[in-house]
Amino acid sequence: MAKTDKRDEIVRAALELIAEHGFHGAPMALIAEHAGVGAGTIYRYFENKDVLITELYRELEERSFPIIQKGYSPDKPIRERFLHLCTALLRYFIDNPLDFRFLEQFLNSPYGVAFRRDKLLEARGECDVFRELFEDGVSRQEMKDLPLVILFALAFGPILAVARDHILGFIMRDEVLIARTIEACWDGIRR
Amino acid sequence: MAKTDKRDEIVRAALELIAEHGFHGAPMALIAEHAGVGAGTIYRYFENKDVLITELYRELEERSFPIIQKGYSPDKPIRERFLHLCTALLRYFIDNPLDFRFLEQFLNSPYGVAFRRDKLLEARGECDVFRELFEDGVSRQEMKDLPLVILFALAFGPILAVARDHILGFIMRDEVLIARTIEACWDGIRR
Amino acid sequence: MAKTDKRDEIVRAALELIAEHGFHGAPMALIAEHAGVGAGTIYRYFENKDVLITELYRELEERSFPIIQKGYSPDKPIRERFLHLCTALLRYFIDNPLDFRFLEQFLNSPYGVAFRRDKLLEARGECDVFRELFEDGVSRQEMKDLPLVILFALAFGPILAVARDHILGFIMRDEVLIARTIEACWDGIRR
Amino acid sequence: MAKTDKRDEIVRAALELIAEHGFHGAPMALIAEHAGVGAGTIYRYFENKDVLITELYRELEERSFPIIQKGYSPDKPIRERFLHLCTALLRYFIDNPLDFRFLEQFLNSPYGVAFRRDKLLEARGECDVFRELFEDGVSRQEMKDLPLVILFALAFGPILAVARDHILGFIMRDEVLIARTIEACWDGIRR
DNA sequence: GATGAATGAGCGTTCATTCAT
DNA sequence: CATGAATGAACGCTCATTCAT
Repeated sequence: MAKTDKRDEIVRAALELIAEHGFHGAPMALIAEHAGVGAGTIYRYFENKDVLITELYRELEERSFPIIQKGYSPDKPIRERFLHLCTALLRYFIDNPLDFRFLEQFLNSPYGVAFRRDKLLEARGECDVFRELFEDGVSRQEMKDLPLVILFALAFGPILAVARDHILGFIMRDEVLIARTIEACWDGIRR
Repeated sequence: MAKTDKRDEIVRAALELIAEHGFHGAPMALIAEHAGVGAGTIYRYFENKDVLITELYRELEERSFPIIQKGYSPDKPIRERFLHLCTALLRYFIDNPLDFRFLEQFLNSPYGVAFRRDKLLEARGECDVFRELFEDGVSRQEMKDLPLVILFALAFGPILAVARDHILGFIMRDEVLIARTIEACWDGIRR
Repeated sequence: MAKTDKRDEIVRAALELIAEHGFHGAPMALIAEHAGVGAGTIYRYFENKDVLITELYRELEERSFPIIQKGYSPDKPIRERFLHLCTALLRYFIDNPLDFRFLEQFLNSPYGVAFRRDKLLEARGECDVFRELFEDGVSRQEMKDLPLVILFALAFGPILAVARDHILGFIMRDEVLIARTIEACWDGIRR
Repeated sequence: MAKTDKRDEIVRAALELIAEHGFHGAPMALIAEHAGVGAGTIYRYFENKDVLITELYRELEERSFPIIQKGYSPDKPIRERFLHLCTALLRYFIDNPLDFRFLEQFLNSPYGVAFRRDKLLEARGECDVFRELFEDGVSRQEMKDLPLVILFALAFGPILAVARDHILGFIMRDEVLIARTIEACWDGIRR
């Protein structure tokens, strides 16, 4: 097993366990076991549990951004850009429920708050493209003239909620429904 | 101290500690201390910690329903009813951050999932009035013809997100902003 | 078992294990076992291992001072006072090897250094009576005019060494030998 | 790097870390790092940590003996020989605090006891010259007629104590004080 | 021979729960 | 009824030692 393999196995096991059972339900010993490594091995790759979790989040971001932004062009009309990005986001969540559940756990934990604060203030990471889109939308008067955080809430709130409902089995994956949901989000945001 | 007082103190202390420090930051011994009772006493009123937390949620629901539904009449137009309920809900969250933060913790934990499942299937609790409203809205063709869960997501998703942003200090309380936010939610839902 | 009994058992077990096997050889679980209590119980009485050890030292001091100073009078001649105190000290160490070995471990650890520093500077605790004696001795020109730390070294150095030799079985307890040893210490210190 | 160099680097690093941070503060991995070798390499030269430490002690002895005995002649008068050796010993400790601190750690640990036992019984190592001196002193009736261990205690007890006080910063290096201290030791031992 | 990644037993500590008082 | 001292399983983490490369 190559060096990278072990690290990846640890990250994968952590994602799985945290997504399924929460931070509580993912003790280091269990993560190690699921990763097929010794308990101490995790600490060769991650200073402590917090670092492992934060790093896991970072990798998730890195992995998901390209997928979500694939085929996106900032030159198209606002509406089209919005539908493109949000549909991709929702699809990603539905198709990667582990990623989504971890993300939720993370963002609803002390870890996550600092991240969200940074993102809003420093405008970096994934939000960049969304922020740009929303700022464009507002300045071109195609979106409501509301603070960015509110627009984010109007767009992402429903998406996250729907993704959660999928994972819980309340809805089945359905491309038409996804499209209609995102269009409804657009209705909430557009002027 | 009357029997009921002790129980109430325990529930109050649990709410406070869980809201502020999460489930981790609220050991039974600390809850007991904050409640001014012995550690063992909690177990006279609640079988175990899970039951305490679940019960706490139930009481929160009970306490908040009347507040949210105050002045609500099912005879008014759909739009008005929607704005009324959702505004009340958002206001309640903003004005009772402890309740909201506990709720978030709860719904984002294994505890919460079973509850949400029950609610959707059995149609009881707070959702009744919302469910009625949304079913009315759909059947009168004033709301989009989407599954109930999607409509819920379009309404509550942004509200929860905005409430969170308030608590994190990203937005200040502002009646006009609240009103505009809820109207935006309506735009997302209405036909 | 009364509340105090448990605490005492823990202290006793800690003393025994640390004296015999050093700080390393006295894990909390083993101390608990030897004390006949659960592992967690220790933490009801002592915040952590450091506190347990420091407290153990404090109790040792408290217990030994009266024994060592029994029959001591600051009104007698310097020489007699010196012989009295030092003989009592050496006897105490020989008769309480556990106490002595713990003391050695303690004073040769990070814990101990702070204590010794305090004692030298603040002049409190057992050293008070020794310090007084030595200061008297110097000012009355019956002891050599050397810094206090040096006089302490000349008196306690051999005593500790002899006590250690007893415990290691290099010498057998022998009142005459004890007396002659302490007199030799006096020869080193007296003018 | 020659084979011997590696070994020496390991021993040096171990001395440094143990002297400064105790046995606890000197994990094998850190010793390896400070020595500039791989962690496993240590085990090519020393069977395990205990052996490394014991060996380190042995080398320390070997290194210090010639320094302490430099200029020493068994033909000079007892008193002069005593002052010579003991002054050299104290100076060595003061000037080589790392060596002294390791020595203390060592002698106050399970490792040390066996060594001291061996020394007294087998009469080898550094003690030879001291033992010879003391046996001479006793037989020539210039020293008190006390068991060897007691005479050792009277001589080395204060020296070790004073060395410790230097390292802890309680006394500053001072040739006159050193001389007077050693003379006081002599007073304790001489007839 | 030299390495350093991997190991897992063992550490100090926490906390939900019990039960004698 | 109420208590809070007692428990011990489980946690996150360290480190002496091994062994494939």
